[in-house]
Amino acid sequence: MNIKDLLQNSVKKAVKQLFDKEIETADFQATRKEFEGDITLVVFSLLRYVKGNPVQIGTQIGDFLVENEKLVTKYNVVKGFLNISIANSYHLDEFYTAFPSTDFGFQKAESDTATMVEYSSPNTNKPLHLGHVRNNLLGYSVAEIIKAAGKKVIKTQIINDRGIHICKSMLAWQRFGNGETPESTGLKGDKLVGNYYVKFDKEYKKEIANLKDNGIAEADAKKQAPLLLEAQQMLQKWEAGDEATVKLWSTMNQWVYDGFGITYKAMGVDFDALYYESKTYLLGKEFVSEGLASDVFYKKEDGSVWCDLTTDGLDEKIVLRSDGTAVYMTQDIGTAIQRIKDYPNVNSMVYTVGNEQDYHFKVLFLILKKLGFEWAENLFHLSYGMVDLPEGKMKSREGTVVDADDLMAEMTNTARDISEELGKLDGYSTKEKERLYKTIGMGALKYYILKVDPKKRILFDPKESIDFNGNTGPFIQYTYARIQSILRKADFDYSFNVLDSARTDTLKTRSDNGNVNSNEVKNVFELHDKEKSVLKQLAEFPDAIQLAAKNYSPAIIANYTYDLVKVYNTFYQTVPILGCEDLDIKIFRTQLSQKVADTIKLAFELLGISVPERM
RNA sequence: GGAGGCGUAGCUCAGCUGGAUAGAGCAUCGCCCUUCUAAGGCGACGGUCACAGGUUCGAAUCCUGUCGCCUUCACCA
Repeated sequence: MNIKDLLQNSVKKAVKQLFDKEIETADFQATRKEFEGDITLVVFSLLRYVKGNPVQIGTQIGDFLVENEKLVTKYNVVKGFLNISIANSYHLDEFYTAFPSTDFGFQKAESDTATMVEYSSPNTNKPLHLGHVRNNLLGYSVAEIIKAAGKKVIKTQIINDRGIHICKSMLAWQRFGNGETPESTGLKGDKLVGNYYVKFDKEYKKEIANLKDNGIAEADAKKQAPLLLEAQQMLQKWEAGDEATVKLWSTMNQWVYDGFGITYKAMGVDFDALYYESKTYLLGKEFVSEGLASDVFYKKEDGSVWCDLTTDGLDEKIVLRSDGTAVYMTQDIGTAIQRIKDYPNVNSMVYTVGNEQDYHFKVLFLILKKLGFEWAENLFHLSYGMVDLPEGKMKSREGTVVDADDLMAEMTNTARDISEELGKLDGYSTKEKERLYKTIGMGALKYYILKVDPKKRILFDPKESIDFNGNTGPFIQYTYARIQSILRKADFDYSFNVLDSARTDTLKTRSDNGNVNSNEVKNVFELHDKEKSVLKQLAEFPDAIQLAAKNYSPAIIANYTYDLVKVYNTFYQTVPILGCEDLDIKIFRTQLSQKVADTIKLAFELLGISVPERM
């Protein structure tokens, strides 16, 4: 049982007996390190129920706890804060009973209901860039966190595989491509297609310039440029199912999927279900008709269909064009409904999409509610801030993007440079080394992105490389590797509970202070301050997972792990572990180290980061 | 103009449902490898929590207003 819950009850009892008052909850917080104690009751918060001097009240409650709660050894009161010391036996007991499982803090899914987490959702006309990297890492990590918190998860994406932007790259390839393929050029498919998307824009701009030279106004030139007209025709042909167009479309899309596959693999993300816009927009149209029938939507004279959200404080929103074709909203309505049809156990959905689309999702969720879907109550837009460069926003068309593949390769290179300089990898084969460089490089990248609160904007300066020291992925990986080194060197059996009776003799001689009743709290042994801080930080892992799930925030896991590693490093630097003379303490410290390593590994799995045995 | 987000040390960020003297890392300057990996540890320096009011025993946190940056309000996605 959690220490807070335990004390919660005791404090309630105390207030009842001492002051004859019922309280709902007592406020606890971790004791600040400059005071003695493990956990602190904020007495101020009780003043609502009990009138009086907070110091006096605190003292009375403190006395009561020491007398009636076996785990409380002593207390002190500073202003309105009651600092409570908890018996070492409690910390140790928890260590041996609650922590041993290899999935400590993870909750098993108790029901079959699932959450669908959507992320990535790229357009199929250009390669993935740094913005997608943040999206993918966030979505993947949040999915893992929700799973760990005890709910089933289905990871998915919507692939934006149709529309004018796709036709642009198709047309440019047809026109200027000379039959190039990924095989013939050795280029990744998404890169090849992306090049033609850029090529289109270049040629299109040339045409506009020409038209302007011939005296046509810019706005008109943009609409009249032959390339654009041709792309629009191509879209119409595609929608009409023209065989050659559809064939080109599927060939080029396949190139892109193959390219994305490589990038996703390198990034370490995956999906359980894929949705394609080209397949769901029709269902969206169906429900627009239904919404029309049930008066959720209305039709204007020109035939376009709208949803009036002015009574909800929003604007009117178009859901179908006057020519009957679908808009973005149409397909999102269709996709959502399709997903619930396919997965009846899904009762909530998370959309990982940038914050520039906040309004879109507000409207989407509202429309789905108006259409009468119960699950529409449980939709969440995991909105994250943009990743900007020093010179501003990334623009694919203008080629000012940080390419995902390039970035990952660069991180690996940096890891290689640092590792080679340190030269600690004697005995590793080239293959093992390369694997390790990837682990470290990706660890640095992922941690760098995930440690910041999702809703905050990230400014990324390509010239200033991502750090490998301090609050970083490699710092935490390094601690893991050091612990593994200790465990490899530990040539004694550390698999048993040092508190077991077989060893009580040794332990008795080192029993804790006289406040503890040895009949009730046996097997007490003195804990070093640093050991205790590590134990306390370990015990908070389950709460961190729940909090991270509640807030959809991998940053909470990242920061938890950083704090854990910091207290462990202090411990590591302060006390000997393998060099410890007392066998019991040596065993305990080894076990404690192992548990820290296990927890780092679990926490990093939630972030999609792997840990190395050496580095 | 309407709506939303952000603003904490020179830089990058923590700060959970309001709680004690606002914390880390980087950078700068000192220490610590004949103990288990120095990608580490210890210390120093560094703050008007954008600003002004309000609520409260108590505000970086909640409310209101002002300023600054960003996003959005398309028959684009």
